[in-house]
Amino acid sequence: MPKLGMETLRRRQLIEATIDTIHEVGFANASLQSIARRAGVSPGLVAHYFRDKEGLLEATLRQLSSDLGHGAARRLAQAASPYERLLAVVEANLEPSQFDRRIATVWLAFWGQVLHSPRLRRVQMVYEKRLVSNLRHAFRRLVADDEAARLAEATAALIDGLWLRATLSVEPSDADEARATVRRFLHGNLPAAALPHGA
Amino acid sequence: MPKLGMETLRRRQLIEATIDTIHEVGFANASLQSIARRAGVSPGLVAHYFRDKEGLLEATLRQLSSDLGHGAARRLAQAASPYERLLAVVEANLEPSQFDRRIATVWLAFWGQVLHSPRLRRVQMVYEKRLVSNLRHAFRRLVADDEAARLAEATAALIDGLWLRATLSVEPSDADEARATVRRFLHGNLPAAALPHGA
Amino acid sequence: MPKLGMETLRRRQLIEATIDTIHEVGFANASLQSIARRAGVSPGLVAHYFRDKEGLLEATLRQLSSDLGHGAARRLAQAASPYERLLAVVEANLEPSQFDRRIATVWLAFWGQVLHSPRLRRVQMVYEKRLVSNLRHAFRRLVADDEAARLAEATAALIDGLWLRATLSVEPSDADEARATVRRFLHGNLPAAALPHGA
Amino acid sequence: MPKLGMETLRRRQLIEATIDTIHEVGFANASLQSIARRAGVSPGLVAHYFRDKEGLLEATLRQLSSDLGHGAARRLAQAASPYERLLAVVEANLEPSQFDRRIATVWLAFWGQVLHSPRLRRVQMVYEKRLVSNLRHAFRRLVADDEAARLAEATAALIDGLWLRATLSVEPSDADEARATVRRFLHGNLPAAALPHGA
DNA sequence: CATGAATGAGTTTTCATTCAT
DNA sequence: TATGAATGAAAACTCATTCAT
Repeated sequence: MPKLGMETLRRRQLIEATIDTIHEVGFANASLQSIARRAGVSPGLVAHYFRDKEGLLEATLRQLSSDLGHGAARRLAQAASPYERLLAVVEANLEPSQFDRRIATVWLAFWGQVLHSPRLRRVQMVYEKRLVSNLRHAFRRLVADDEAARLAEATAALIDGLWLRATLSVEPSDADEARATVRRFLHGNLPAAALPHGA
Repeated sequence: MPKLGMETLRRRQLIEATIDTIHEVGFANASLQSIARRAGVSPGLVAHYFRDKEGLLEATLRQLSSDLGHGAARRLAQAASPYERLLAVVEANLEPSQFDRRIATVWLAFWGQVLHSPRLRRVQMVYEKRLVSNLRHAFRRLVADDEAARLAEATAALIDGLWLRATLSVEPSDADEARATVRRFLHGNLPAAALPHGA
Repeated sequence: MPKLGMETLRRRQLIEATIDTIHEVGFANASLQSIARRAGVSPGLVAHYFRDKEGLLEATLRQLSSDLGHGAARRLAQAASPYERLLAVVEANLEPSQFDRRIATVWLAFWGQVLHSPRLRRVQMVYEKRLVSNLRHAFRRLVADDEAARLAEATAALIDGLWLRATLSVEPSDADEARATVRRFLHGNLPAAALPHGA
Repeated sequence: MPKLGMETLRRRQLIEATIDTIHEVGFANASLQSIARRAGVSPGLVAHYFRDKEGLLEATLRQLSSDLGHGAARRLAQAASPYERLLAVVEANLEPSQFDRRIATVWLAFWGQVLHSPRLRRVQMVYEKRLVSNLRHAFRRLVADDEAARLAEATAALIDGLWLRATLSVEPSDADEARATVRRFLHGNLPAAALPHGA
């Protein structure tokens, strides 16, 4: 009998190697050989676990997306008020790890590819929809439905835009500042009663 | 009207073909042969005008960036007040042509590559800096310097985020709505005196 | 009925899977992995029973050849006259099962390989020699030796040619017609005394 | 301006190299690299002229088929009677060059592949139909239509079978003997009036 | 100025085989 | 016996680049 539990281990190894490789050389230059070399396995093994390169890329994007989703879910579970739910979403999407260049550059690389790969597209849409839907649900408890929809879209755009500009910038990113910007936006657009006391 | 030299004509042809090709097959699949075929010239010609593939890509990104810059400059020249200058920047960056998929998908593809190509990087930074600096200049006439800096960053992020989400979305983009969102943001963050009468 | 040992069972499984696979995807695309998958075993098992791929292919061709040989032997055992012996050979080689595409396409695929694999070659030669030698023996009882040799070669060629053209044709094969053609040939080339009464 | 007339030359070179390579190592082992090496060009050039490997193989089979077809056409043009037309077809298909191992083994290799490649199939069918249709036309001038059809099929099978057995055999092939066998078959199945005087 | 032939490295993918379990 | 993980070589194919014409 062959070694057990290899599958999970190998899949992780390869996904991590994919992230590292894309981070270092970019999407277009991330060859299977370079990824396999970094993972310390032979290139043929990719086929064994992911069928082909696109399978590996899809799994990698899925990993990034689910890491982000879990962060948000964890924070949402602890939120006691609609406002805290909003903050939970903001903080999950703008937490320091999301500004970590290793992760951020890979997200960005995928965004450039997503429009041309149906499989990646599907994964990306989950992220996109989830962000705005989380926000909209929270807003609905605080303002009228149409206003909630507008605010959700605007907040999502602000979050993504802050993240994007920070990632594209040469200067080191400041997650705190980004979150403060979104908080200011929320405070300017929510009724006072919705805000925490003393805010 | 001056007759265009062969050089200018060919360069345009190839840049347009590059945009079309990246739009259709994505950055990773845009080969010089496919670009040349679409431009109706031989692949060898690219070397003549752009030295190599990266030269053509750089020129293409430069084209996109300068088209956008000219739109902003034109609008800024007609702006009569700081508020109108803000609107000018917003409108230039969110005008319908920027939501046109042919252009938008190519911008996005470049963003994914920019971090891994110094030459593309340099071009991209011009766009990034220009947007926030245009905004900051206008804000400075209306609010204190540190608030102007904050607002400029937030507005730039909102603009980029709205554009990004619209481009990544499957639903048709609505430039008007995006601009209205930014206007609402401005109205909520500027002193009443800065806004046009009756707004 | 003797219980089949595991070995015999597995070997049969794998040979049948080889036939099915070559039939469906052709010789060049019949990989060990696809064969093993179809047989429901792991690819490593092939080495156990056949040492390597060529061993499996050789065993498969041997199987095809011996099936055909047994059919001929059975019919020959029941033949009461030289003419009936001729018919037995003809009928064995042109019986409907030999026109069955599953078998026929695999025979054909092997013929294309036989010249380049000594091991396959050896198996193939058994078939080739057996056919003509069976025919020659029967003819010798009916005509002079040199005529018997000529007739045996011609009959063998006619049999193989009819089978080949039927297999390569798109139209459904008709075993009866093929056999009638050979019978007509025999009747035209044998002395009347050799033929059954009333033929 | 690039060199002219390269296309025809290169295509020939590559087709000849394909024939030689298949002849020597078999269909399954004829890699593009080995073919290109033999042709003295780089492997990438195959794509330039034939798009992909199947394109080269198809062109090669087409070449074999058309060489054979031209031989038949030339002989048919000189045939003065239906009987001579029959002989023309027989001789074209069984002329010594068709028994040349370099050509014969390649034909055989293709036959093994033809059932699994639609493109090769189409080319092969031209050969198959042409042979029997040439024969049938000639037979129709000599015997009744249904008998002509039967004889054409049988003669075609005899031709292919003789060629096949000679090609598969280890012994050196004798084209003359093969043709004599077919002639005997014709003589045995045609009315005396159809045969040349003194035959 | 422009072609397109040609290269050769590089990419993904496939595969027979080996081997620890 | 049997598995399936893993390898490493080889396959087809793609592509940026060069160059003679």
